[in-house]
Amino acid sequence: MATTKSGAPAGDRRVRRTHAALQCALIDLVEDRDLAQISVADVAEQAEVSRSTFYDHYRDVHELAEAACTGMLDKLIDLVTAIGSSPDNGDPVGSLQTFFATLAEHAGLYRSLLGPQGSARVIDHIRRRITAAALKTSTGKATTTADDPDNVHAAFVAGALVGVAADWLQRDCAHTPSEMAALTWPILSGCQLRRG
Amino acid sequence: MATTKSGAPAGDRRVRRTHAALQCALIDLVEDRDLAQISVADVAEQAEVSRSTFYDHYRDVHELAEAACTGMLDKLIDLVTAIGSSPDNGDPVGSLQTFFATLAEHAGLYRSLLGPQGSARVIDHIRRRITAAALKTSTGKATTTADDPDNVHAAFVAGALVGVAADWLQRDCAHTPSEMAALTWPILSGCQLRRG
DNA sequence: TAGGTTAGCCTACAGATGTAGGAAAGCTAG
DNA sequence: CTAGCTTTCCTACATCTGTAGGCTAACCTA
Repeated sequence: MATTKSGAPAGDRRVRRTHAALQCALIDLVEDRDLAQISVADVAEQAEVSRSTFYDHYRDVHELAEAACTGMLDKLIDLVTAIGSSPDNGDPVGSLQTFFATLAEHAGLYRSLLGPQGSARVIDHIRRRITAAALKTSTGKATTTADDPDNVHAAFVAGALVGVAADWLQRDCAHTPSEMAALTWPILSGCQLRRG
Repeated sequence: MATTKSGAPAGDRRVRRTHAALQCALIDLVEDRDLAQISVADVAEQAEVSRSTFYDHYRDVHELAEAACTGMLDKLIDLVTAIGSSPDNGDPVGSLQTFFATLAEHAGLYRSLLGPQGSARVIDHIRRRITAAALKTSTGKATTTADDPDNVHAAFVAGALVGVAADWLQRDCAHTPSEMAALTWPILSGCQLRRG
C-alpha cells in the first residue's frame, strides 16, 4: 500500500503522475462547481485514476484541496512577504495589487475554496501560511511559542487579508485589483506600525 | 413533510423541541470532538430524534451548526458593535476583553467550528455577521451594494477578529482574555481610523 | 373537545464513503 | 536485463448520506 505523503519531490514517477492528475482534476472541477458538490468519485474519474488509488494518497477531498493549492499559494506568500517587508523602501501597494490580481487569475477556485461551500481545512491552511509569513517579515522570527505576543499581530494581519479576499471574491471581484490595493493599503499600513 | 426553517419563533411546539434537541446535541458533541467526526446519525441519536426528522429540518451537519451558533453569536455581535461604536466615549478594551471571555466560555465549540476540521459554512457565517456589524457601526449603513468601498474596511476588521480568535483558540487560549484585549486593541484601533 | 393540519417516525433505496486484500503492472537499483 | 519492491487497480464490504412515501400521533384552532 502507498503511504506517500505530498511533500518531497517523490521518487516514483507513478506517484508524481497520480498526484498531478488528481490535483489538476480537482482544480478543473472546482473552477465551476462548489467544493461541497465534488465527490471523490468525481475527482478520480476526471483524473482517470481509480477511486481506491485516490485513498492511497489522500484521506478526503479536503486534503487533496489543501495539497492542490499549496503550490499556487507560494506566489501569494511571496507577495505577502513583499508587502510586509517594504514599509519604506519597496512598493507595498504594487505588491498588494499583484496579490489581488493573482487571486483573480483563479477566482473561481479561490471563491469555491474560501466560500461557505468551501473547506475549513483550506481556509485554515492559507491563514496559517500567511500568518507565518507576516510573523517572519515583521519580527524576523520563523517560529514562536504559543504564548508569544507577536502571534497576535501576525494572526490579525493574516485574518484581515483572508477576510478581504474572501469578501471580494464573493462579491464577484466588484473592484479591480488596483482599486482593492488602493482601498486596502491605508487600512493595512495603519496596523503595520510596530512599537519597539 | 416539514419545511420549517429556523428564524421565526416557530409556532409548533414540536418544531421548537426538535430544533432545541438537535442544536443542544450538536453543541454537546462538538465540545469534545471535531465537527468533521460527527455524523448526522450521531447527532440524531444524541438528540433522541430519528435521522429522517433531522433531514426534515436541516440539510446537513453544517447547516445545523450554523443554526446552533446563531443564538450564541448574538452576544458576540453586540460586543463587536460596542467595540466599534465607542472610539472615544465607551470602553473598547473592556468590550474586547468580554469578547474573548465569551469565546473562552465555549472554547471547545468555537475551536472545533473555526479550526481545520470545522465548517467553512460556519466560518463564512460568522465573518458575514461581524462584517455587517462593523459596517453599521463605522458607517451607519445596514446594507450596501457589492462595489461599495466601505465593505473593504468592514471585511478587513471582521477577518482580523476571526483570525485572531481562531489562532488564539487553536493555541489553547495561551493568553487570558484580558491580555488578548490589551494586545489586540492597539492594532485594531490603528485601522479603525476613518477619513472623510 | 372535535377538526383538520402537520411534524415525527419507519421503511426502503440509490449513491457516496472509507477500508481491506490480492493480482497485475510499473519502477528503480544493481 | 533482471530481481524485488511499490504502485495501481479490482472486488467486496460495512457504513453514512440524502430522498421518498405512508402511517401515526401530536399540535393548533375554533
